[in-house]
Amino acid sequence: MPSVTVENYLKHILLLAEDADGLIPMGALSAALSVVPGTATTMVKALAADGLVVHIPRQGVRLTAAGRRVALGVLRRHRLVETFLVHVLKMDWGAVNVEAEQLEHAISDTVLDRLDALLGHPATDPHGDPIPSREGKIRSQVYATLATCVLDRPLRVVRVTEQSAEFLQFAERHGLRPGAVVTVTDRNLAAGLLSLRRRGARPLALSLSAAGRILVEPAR
Amino acid sequence: MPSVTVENYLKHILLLAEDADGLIPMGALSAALSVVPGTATTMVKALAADGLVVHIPRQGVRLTAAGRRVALGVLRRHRLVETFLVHVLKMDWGAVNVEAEQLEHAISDTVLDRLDALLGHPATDPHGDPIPSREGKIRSQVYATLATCVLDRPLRVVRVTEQSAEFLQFAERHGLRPGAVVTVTDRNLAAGLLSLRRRGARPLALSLSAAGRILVEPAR
DNA sequence: CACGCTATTTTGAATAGTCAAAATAAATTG
DNA sequence: CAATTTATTTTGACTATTCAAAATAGCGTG
Repeated sequence: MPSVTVENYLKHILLLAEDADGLIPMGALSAALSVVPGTATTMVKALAADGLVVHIPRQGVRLTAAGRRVALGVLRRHRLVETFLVHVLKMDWGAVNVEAEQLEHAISDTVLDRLDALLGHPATDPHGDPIPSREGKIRSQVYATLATCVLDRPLRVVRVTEQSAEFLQFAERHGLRPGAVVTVTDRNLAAGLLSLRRRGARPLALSLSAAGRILVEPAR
Repeated sequence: MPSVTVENYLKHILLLAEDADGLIPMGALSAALSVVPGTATTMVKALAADGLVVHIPRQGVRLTAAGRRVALGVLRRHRLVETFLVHVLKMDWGAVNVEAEQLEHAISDTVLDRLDALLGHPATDPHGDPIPSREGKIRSQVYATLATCVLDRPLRVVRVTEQSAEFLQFAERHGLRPGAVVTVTDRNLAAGLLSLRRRGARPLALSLSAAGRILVEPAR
């Protein structure tokens, strides 16, 4: 069985590969894991020796098929636990990441299957992040973000790719959760700002970097 | 925060102190934790340095107030998780110990409080083991067991103090779970056997050692 | 193309937890 | 009560993971 540490390394490599694909540089990985770069190098070499990643020195890491399988398992546990915490225990959107971070390493396949059934086999977690299937398949559709979408068209939020509690609370407060319908009325690249409106709410300004974390699709 | 290892040492010291109180010998502790005796000695000395236990060399350990507080917290998490697994996820009586063993170290106070509320603040887990309160109080009533109780009187099972899956499945199959009413019709000390009957079930023979793990009170 | 900046790797050392096996203390027993 | 058995402790060594700091490789710029 992979240790908690190994699971975390693999999970973060998978997550980092989601946006910037190709090789993950050690700096990015060590930052994601809050360890010094040297530690990441050491660990990655061990993972490579176990056939879980490929390490190209001075360039970066990527998962092997075996490593990806493990990482998807961790991600599935993480996201199902989050869904449980929000939908069954009625916990706060923003608080559940931290909790799931612990529980994802402690939950067995048996318990996970029961949980999955209890939740009705959800396809995404409360942030809209896709939940890998038991077989390790994950929906990886490319969506527009509020930072890249067309203006003046109604859009449905499908996913909020951000895990910080502050941001999620902010999003929650302004109704920016999966399912919400919004329209971007204006985008100012120079200022790094955009304006959006939502039925029954006052217009809202958002930074481009924040907007880039909110994935949308055309609403109808 | 105490490590998983520390939590396990403290929990097992608490559990061992429940039956045989006084000092827990290192042999008993190391066996409970599946480590060699030398390891237990080393670890116990570290726990003593942290003020969590008192270690009297060549005699044994016991918890300090601080250690007991930690141990009761772990036990509370363990038993609430078990209750959740049985009552919400409908898992098997016998399977839940193993699962809870992992989850007890990964669940935060926040999640635990929600879980506790969801379950209706239960006083005992599915085996009848008392759940420590948030403040660290635990009901410690002394009950008779099937091995020590009066004959030919109706008795209500209140607790099954055994964690092995095999035993619990056996008990389950014969209806020996908390709440069940049984009568001991005969006890043969020499043979180490007793006979009991239960309404609507055929008479059952039980070893004295097994019977000693089933706590009862007079029914009505 | 040499210089310096930045990212990465190496090296040496620390911590937590473990085991195997030798040393010691306590208890039992003839 | 000396001898043996049994439980416990000590010692030395190993694994996994981490950090600090020194060494190195690649890069871009003048």
